[in-house]
Amino acid sequence: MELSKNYIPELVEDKWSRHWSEKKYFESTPDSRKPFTVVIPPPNVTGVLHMGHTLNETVQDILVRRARMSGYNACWVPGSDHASIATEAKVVQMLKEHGIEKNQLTREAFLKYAYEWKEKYGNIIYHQIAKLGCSVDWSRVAFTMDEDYYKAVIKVFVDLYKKGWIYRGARMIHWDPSAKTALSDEEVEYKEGVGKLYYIKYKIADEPNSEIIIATQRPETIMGDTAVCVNPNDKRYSHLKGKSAIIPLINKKVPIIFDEYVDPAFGTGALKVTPAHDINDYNLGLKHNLEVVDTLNEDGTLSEAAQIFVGDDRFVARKKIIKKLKEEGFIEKEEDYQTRLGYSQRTGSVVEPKISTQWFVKMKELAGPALKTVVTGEISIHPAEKFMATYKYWLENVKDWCISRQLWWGQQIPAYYDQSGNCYVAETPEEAQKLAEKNSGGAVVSLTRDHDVLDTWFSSWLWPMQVFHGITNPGNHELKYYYPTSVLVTGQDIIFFWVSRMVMAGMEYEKEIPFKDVYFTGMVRDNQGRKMSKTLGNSPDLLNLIEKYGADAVRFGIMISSPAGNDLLFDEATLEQGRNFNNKIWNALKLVKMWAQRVDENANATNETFAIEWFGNRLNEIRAEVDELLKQFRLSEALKSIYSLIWDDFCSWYLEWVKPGFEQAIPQKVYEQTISYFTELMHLLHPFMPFVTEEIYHLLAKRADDLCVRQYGQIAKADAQILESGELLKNAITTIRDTRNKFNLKPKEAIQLFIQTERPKSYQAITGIIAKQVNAAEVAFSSDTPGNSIAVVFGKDKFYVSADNLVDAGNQKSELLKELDYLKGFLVSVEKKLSNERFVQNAKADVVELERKKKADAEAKIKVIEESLTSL
RNA sequence: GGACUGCUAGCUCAGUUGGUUUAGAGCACUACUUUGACAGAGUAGGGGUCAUUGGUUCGAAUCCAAUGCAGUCCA
Repeated sequence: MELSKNYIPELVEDKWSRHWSEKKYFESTPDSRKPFTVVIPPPNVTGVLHMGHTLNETVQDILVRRARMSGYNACWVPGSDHASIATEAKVVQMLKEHGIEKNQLTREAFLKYAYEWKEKYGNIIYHQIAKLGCSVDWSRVAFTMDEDYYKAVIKVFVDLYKKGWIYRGARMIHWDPSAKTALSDEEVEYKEGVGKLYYIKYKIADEPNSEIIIATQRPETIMGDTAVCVNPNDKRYSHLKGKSAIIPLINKKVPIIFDEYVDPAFGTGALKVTPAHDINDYNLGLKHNLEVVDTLNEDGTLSEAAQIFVGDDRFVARKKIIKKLKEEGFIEKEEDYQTRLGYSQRTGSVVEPKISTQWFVKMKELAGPALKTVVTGEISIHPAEKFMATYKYWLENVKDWCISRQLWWGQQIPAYYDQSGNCYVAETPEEAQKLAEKNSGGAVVSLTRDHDVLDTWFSSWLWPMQVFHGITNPGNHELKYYYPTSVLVTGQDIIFFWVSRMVMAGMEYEKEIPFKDVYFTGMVRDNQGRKMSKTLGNSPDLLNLIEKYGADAVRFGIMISSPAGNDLLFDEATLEQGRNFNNKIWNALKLVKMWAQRVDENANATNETFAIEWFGNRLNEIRAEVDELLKQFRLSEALKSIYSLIWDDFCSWYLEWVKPGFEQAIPQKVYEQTISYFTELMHLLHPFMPFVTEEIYHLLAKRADDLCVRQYGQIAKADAQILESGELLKNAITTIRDTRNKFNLKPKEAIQLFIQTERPKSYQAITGIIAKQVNAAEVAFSSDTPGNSIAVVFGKDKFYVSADNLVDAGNQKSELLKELDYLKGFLVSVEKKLSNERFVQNAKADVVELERKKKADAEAKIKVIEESLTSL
């Protein structure tokens, strides 16, 4: 069979995807093996996968594939998240583009559009996951709005309500005026910005010539003022006791109150109190029994209560009010002010504090057990030092969770109200009806269901349980087998939203942690360190990248530059490196396959014996290293080790050492051993680059099985002696090649090599390979100094290189002097240490011994160089 | 404002409880090499006062303190 010049991923990837799928390798059912369970962090159905997802999915696939090849029953559950606010916003936008307004539709009609949207984008996401080579169990795909999942969410709501952990009440919440819904504290992002502080004059009632000046950033809220407050210790204002101030423009009289809450140093020391639009003012209002005037509509425009500029957007109204205040002489001055504004995480709008009746979850009870799991180490966070503190801080200071959203896309809150406003919470309308009738003494009651839906995170916090139907079918055998899951891989940005809440839900409903390890990946940024975003246009399209470089190369590129927990600077150059790596492996395959026709059963291995022995040990050494690194979730380093093992040790050294001469035979044993090593390399690399490895596995030999399910064997201990000889061999070759380079010896010019050494045994097994690798016609041991040769110092040994056309342009001497210089400097530093009495006394014996050895070695080398110099 | 993390070669990072030849890797760079695996390559090479300053110690990239810079989270 003819192999193409370069590796072509598109001829390979779909073929193996199909084959794996036909064989159902990734479908899991409980059996006697130990489970290795991973649930995918469900991507939002709002769009397509970005590079952050790519990193996450790749990490999960590496762990899952590795586990599957290590005797575990691996189960990776895929799925997606309905993403309430974000998706509803997208669907509303899409409808608008088609000339349809949401409020023209019934709830049912709107949900039909939303489910269509979900079908479309959910499928794009699933297609991307498949293209990336993720070994997920498609028979288990789950969605947070699936019928059964919906039931689970409702069930949990009712249960927590019955336990008294869910309550309904009017509270100050964050309001998103563009999505027209409440948000939880976590959904608000604060950003710094420069605002203006306006100093506004309020007249004092009944004292025409007197006024008080307040400073505010939000002049458009003055109509909601219900008091002016000053500090009781502030002498500037003590004469205003019992007086009232008059709000400009609307001429409303409000009391002047006194409270130590006010900071006399800020602004003018006088504060306008707007209980409806500021959390601190709200608390102040409660204390002083103030009226609450809500001057904003739910869409952020001014309400009737504002009296003026009714219907104008808050930002438009602000401009108009400032203009009017100025015209009428109410503004004393304005100044720039460094401030922070809250933005909705999903829509980007500036959020408004607003008093609103919403549903909340009491968090204190749930947080306790969740905190304990991490403190006691039951759950391990990686990298721990970075995220433990964040996790703990949040749980220790957790506030109640606002879970109701004024939206349609989501699980509708199972609360029903009768005409008198009584509330009945039940899993079905029928049950609610029964409750209501019981309450009314049997009279017929007509109920309306709460219009609102639940926060998306109130559904996804059940994910690790409910993908196995653990809530709707408690204690079922799949849940028992797969739960707790093995590892959760996710972004650090959702540690509060999702990770900690899953722990709470798991501890509440299973009395068990949802996962043993949490691995946080960093954020993917562009190569200039900027966040990826649509507006910057620096977020590449995953499918394009796969088309251009192949899925394996994409996986390689993103993993090789991904230190655990650190942000990753994405650069297409690393994908190129991945593609080149594919190609390197491919070409190694071509080389080995070329030998197939030249196998000779009768030939004996000579030089190759050492090569085979060495590479076997090197392979074991790296296998053990990779094992250790993966245990610590150091995936990037593990990949680097394998990369170097294949490119450097296997291709650059081993294959060159066993390569037969032009048109010469290769001993059968050498050929077979090489195929076997190549197979093991593909085995080791497979979790990282599944397609190319599976392809080559099958091209190397006729197989009855597939690589993706081949099991790893025991790792034999590597022989340190042989590894050391391998290093000696590599160094000897490099040293002599370097010499050839420096003396301009052409590769085709053969040399004679003489080795002067006190340990000829160390060289015995490797002289044949040295000769081959440095094009030496002869390698001999000699205690004499051969004429017309270059002396090269190699440790305590000396190499003499001689050749026919040797021209020494003074190189040799300067090379030796350079070397001598270094060694003398080194010797001085060692001697300094050893002549320090306190060092000799205090340091550990083996450390001192080592220094002595360094000294002896350096002295011996210096002697060798000096001898060479005198003989020049 | 509070807290956390980081600062090592041009770039991205390793460097384990302080001592393994006066600091390592990958990429990038430089020179040489173009008809049998691979130029998407090979061979070799150059490149760092370990952010700064003090301290502890026989010994500090490593421990401590202060400063500077960058980033993240929280108010």
